[in-house]
Amino acid sequence: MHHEVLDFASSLTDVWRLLNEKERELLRKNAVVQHFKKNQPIYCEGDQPVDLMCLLRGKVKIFKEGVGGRSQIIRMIKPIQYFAYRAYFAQEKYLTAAAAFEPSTVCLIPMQVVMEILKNNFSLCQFFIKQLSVDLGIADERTVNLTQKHIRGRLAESLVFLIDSYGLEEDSTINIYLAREDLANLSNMTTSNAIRTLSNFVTEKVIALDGRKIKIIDEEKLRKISKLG
Amino acid sequence: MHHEVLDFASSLTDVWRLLNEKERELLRKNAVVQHFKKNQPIYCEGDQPVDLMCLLRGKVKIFKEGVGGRSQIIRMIKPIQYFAYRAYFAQEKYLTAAAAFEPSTVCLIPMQVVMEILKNNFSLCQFFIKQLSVDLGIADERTVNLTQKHIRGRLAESLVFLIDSYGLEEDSTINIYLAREDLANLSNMTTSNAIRTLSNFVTEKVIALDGRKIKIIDEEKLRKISKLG
DNA sequence: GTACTTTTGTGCTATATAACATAGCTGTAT
DNA sequence: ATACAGCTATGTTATATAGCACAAAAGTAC
Repeated sequence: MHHEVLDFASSLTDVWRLLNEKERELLRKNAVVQHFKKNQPIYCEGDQPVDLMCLLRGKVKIFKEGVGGRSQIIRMIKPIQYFAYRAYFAQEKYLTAAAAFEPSTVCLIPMQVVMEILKNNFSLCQFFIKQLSVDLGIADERTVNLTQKHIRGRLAESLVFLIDSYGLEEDSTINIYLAREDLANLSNMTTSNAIRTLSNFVTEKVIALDGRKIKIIDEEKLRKISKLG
Repeated sequence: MHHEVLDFASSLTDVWRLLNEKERELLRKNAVVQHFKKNQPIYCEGDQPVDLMCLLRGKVKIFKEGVGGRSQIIRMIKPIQYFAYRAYFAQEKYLTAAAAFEPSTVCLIPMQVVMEILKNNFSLCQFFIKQLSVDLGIADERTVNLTQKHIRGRLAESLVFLIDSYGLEEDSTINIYLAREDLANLSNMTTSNAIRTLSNFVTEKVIALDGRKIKIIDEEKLRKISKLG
């Protein structure tokens, strides 16, 4: 079972292509696959980072508890995406927490093993440098967007982000079902305001709602609202 | 002159220690030193990144223009700190802009040359991986702080940040003189509110003001205000 | 099926912060 | 010295958003 999943991953992820057979074998030997139930924590703020993680199946949120118990979703992970490595590289404890949004499968690889491979594999170094650089750019953008845009802009932006990350089904519903509260935590607003603003979008025929299903009616308008704040 | 400055840098920066003599020579041959006047732009949002920059003297702000013309200071650079490399590594254009806060000297090294060295120097790879990881952590913290803390907490946090970055003189004044507007842009608030909150801090005997000189009277209390939001 | 908890929805109120207006202050150039 | 530009300071008003209360709906357990 363990190896099946990893072989599945290997056909998809770019990382696998950067390794030689010996390195791959080292990973296979040390990788562990773990399943997480819906809402189960994967790691917590303050934990010592040990493993590089790769999400094989499901959806994961990276979040931070703020001052007033309010939590802020920092980023979301989709399958065949690596995460949880920042803290180890920075030689810090985790500053964020991670939890499964839906039943998820994660592959864990000891960071020590990763470091061992990194030493002699510039391509893999490059992979992490690029990944970190992209994420830092996203974080910078996000800082400005979350602080300067108004509620409508922030919610629209979150919806656009979800579309871009998880895609739309044939009937134009976003391929992830979030509680209103999570949507609020993603957009830096209260749950009430997320609900209110969503129903405004329904009135304006930008989206349609059916429980947690969000159907995109006018994507262009949504992107416009997101952009103009 | 050019070489003097670089040698000065070499005695201080950790990067230099990671290089062998050949690599150092390569840098020396390709590095250019450039001076910037107060408030002069160093690079702009949308520019194509070309050089790795190292601040040798002065102070630099990295900022982003938000939706309403309001600008947000993302981070500040102090001497012997490297910057401007994120966009190149991410293969993007600059998402931020940089400007000299005070007369500054910057050393520019073509990223192409840096990449050439990186290929065979794992220590330098590690340096960038760590730097990016630390910065990403700071950005994540910042996102939550700027969105969830109240004005007093945000301003106190900025002051603490300035103390930690630039230090205090013997008489406890912060070693950087910012316009109220810059302090506001650092703390995500309007200039009026930065002024108001500053004078509240004076009333509460947390700081004392003399023009742009900020004297720290009660650092503990300041850190407490910053922490509690 | 009934009870119970959680989530969603809506109206009202409170409040933090932006926006605006205006005046005093500081430094600089002539 | 005078004029001018930019920064600092402060009071007032407007407004976006949080907070709270409560009801309806949906999901869950027994």
